[in-house]
Amino acid sequence: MTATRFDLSPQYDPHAVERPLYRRWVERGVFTARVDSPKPPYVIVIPPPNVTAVLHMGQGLNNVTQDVLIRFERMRGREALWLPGTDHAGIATQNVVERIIATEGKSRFDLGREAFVARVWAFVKETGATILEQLKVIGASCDWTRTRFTLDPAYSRAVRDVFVTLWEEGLIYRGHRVIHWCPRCLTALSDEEAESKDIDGKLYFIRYHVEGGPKPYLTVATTRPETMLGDTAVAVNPKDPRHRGFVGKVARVPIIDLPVPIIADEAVEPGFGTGFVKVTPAHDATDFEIGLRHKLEMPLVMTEDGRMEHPTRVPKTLADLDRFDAREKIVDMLKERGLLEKVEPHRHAVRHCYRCDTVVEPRLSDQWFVKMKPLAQPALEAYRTGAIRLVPERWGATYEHWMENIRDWNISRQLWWGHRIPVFTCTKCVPPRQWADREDPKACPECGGPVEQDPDVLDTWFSSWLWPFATLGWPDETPDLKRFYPGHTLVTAPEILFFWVARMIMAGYHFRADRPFATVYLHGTVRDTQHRKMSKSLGNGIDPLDVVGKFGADALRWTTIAGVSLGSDLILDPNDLETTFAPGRNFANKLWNIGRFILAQLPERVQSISNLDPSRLALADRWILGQAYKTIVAATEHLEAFRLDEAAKTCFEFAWSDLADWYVEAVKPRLAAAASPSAAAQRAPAASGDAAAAQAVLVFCFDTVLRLLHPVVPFITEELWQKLPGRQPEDLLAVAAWPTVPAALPKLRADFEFARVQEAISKIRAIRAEYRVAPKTRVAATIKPRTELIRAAFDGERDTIVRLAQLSELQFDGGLRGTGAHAVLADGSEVFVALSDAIDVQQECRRLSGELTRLEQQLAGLAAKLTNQQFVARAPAEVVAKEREKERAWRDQRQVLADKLKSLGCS
RNA sequence: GGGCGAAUAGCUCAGUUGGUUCAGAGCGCCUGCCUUACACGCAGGAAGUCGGGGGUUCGAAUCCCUCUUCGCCCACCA
Repeated sequence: MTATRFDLSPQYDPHAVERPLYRRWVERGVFTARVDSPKPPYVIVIPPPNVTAVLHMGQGLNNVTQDVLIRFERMRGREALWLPGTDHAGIATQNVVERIIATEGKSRFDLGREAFVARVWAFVKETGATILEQLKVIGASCDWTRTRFTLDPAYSRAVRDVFVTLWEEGLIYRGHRVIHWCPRCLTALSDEEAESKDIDGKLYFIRYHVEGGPKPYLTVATTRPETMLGDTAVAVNPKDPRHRGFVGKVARVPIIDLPVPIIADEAVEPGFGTGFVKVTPAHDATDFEIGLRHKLEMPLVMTEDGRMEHPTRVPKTLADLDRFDAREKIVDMLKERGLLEKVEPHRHAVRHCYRCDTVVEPRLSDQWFVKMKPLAQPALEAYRTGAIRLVPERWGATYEHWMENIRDWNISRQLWWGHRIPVFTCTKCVPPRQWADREDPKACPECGGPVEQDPDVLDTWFSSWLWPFATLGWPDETPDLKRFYPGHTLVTAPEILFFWVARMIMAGYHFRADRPFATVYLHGTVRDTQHRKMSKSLGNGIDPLDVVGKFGADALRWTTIAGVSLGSDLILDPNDLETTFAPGRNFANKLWNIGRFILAQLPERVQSISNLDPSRLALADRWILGQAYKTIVAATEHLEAFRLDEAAKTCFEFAWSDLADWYVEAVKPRLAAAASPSAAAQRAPAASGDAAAAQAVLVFCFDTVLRLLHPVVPFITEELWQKLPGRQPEDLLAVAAWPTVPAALPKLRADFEFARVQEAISKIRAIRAEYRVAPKTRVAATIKPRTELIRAAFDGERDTIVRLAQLSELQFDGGLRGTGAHAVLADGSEVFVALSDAIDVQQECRRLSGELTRLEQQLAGLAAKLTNQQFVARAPAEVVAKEREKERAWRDQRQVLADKLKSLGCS
């Protein structure tokens, strides 16, 4: 009696199941980590997306990866916490809102600071949760009860505490130096925020008149003629023999005819350009250093937004011109005066603002800095001792290099959106008293005078670097903090290794005296087929939600996991979503239909395989169980090693190639026989394997593979798993146990025999193609096993073979005549194929003995190596040990082969 | 200028410590099938001297050297 207990459509419809399932997971609280749970914790903190962000494929890859790991560990019995949230993203968010008010014809200065910040808050409150909602669509199993925002009051308190603590430790200082300045965002940037890009520029060779020198003029080479107006010296290398006579003389800056000294400084590279360098201390970091050494004047000749301006140095014709317009104009003026010697094309690195891509202007200013060396030391140590591991390892070198050469961090931003710097100045005290404070002071504690707060805000990364503990309630010793710090895995892109990851590690050790996580998994970048990074500006992006709409969330997840190996880039074709995402959709559909078939075959009650008498297992049963166990082991190992693609593919193969293509087809005759006993009675009785056993095995295998696949494709697996027999309404796959292999694994020993069955069937199927046999032709064939082993295998599988042969459009009648297959062709002629080849013992003997021979050769080679004194003496001990281990393994293998040959009766 | 990575079938990529199962997968292509789970499917098939060259080894897609091409990161030659 086959009760069709579920009426399922032939095609899986992701849209019908995804949202309701997600709601159930959330309602049942399966994503919520419990503080009082006895389970060992497993913690991932999300790389918080910008509040204004909308989901793109890069975040899709990032978050699906995290979700796979967190779901895996949750099923393995860990108290899994995936902590979500968003970043206020200072410049980025301020830019977005500024653009919006620009459409109203206003600037932030029109609104004023308070009103502008209120406006940003309103914007954030309105649209800020967009990306988090989108994460739910792709199935992210975040603990939404713990969602955080880097500008939450509690979080802000942590940021402020950190600032004041560093201040108290003397690690924060006011620096007067040349920093990266974005003339569009009107703020300072850190070194990391000013990205180098190679630009095809020009090198201008400009003559400066010299008074009383060996020659009447000298020539400097510069890529930025406009900075000439800020020159306060010309420098040469003291060791440069060509220009010795010039040092101490005076050069005249063209156009403004300003006298500047010619000085000697080691920083000048004699090999570059002419050996003469114009020195502009206020607009170049190197020149600033030279300026310090030679006590030069340091005039700024540009406004904050990059226009030329200086009371004496900028002539009227150039005043107020944008720096690039000024460059052209100055070049023209030099040409007119015959002072432009030549212009050469010159490719060089130019810093750009990482938020708006504007060319950064080096600018002398006062900023707050953090001394990084003391913080970097433990973070470097942690990596070297293995307390923190990078995956893939190759990033370790980059990390070490950055840490070793770390530079102080400019943390002040001339923005309004962000954490206001808690530095206060008394305007009454003399000298002015300045201090950092955890609370807003109402008056100067010294003199009771009025107090002013620093107008700037902190770098957005100055709050994100606290993410792993500030989200858990730090600086208070909350239960969450005690339980969920330190965390375990951080999943992110290498781009923010320095911005974020390295700094989190430093903060973790400095403020918690412990690592924030043990493993940093660095995944690749999402690119198009031309290997260009997907981006809005290039228009080569793929909208993950569009993909979910077309193919389902599982399809999106499948491609991002199965399509990318550890640490490599994910190449997707935005112009062909079908090719890119259909495999996942097709696989989900395959699972759906396997489920549909199995469910239709099941009686009310299905036995558990653990209660099944092993003697009731047919060859195919034993084989598929063996495959299932292998898959459990492989998938688990791969996930543990972050080989997510391998884990996914292993399960895919088991589900599709083993379970669906072979096993399901193989048990159909048995199931059919059980369904109609009268028909079965006419058949030869099966040697072993009854329908109930097949049902038990089917359920076990399907249940197992659904569990294994759940982290990757949670929706389809949950939907099907709940339909399996014996499920209670409250059962959820999301918190079901991860499969394990029984400690006492039953001896299945079916590989060899079933491989012979598969081989025989392939042989029969091949008849069609080879002889162009018309479909449905009846083929008579006899499989003539020559050993007991194979005979036993085939006797039990006669129905199976008939059935499987049918899949190639052949009517194979179980084999009665002759020793081969024989088919009647369309024209009435007959063909005959010797099927015995497929299972020919002699052939098998030849194959096996060939293998044995090769193995013997290998063993001989290895033995030679191992007896070679030089090798043993010089190779590292572990290599030698490994070779010995290999030798042992091969000897075992040799024994296995020999046994097989013996059992086949080969000579 | 330094460092790192990649190059395998038409496309996108696997291939873990060199060794039977290694030359693979998905898509695409060719042939035939609506076989009562699935045409988002089934069966069969074609297709690669593993970027070039050299080396180590009994044995190399895998290790070493070198060249070519592409990509990334870092760097104050203006």
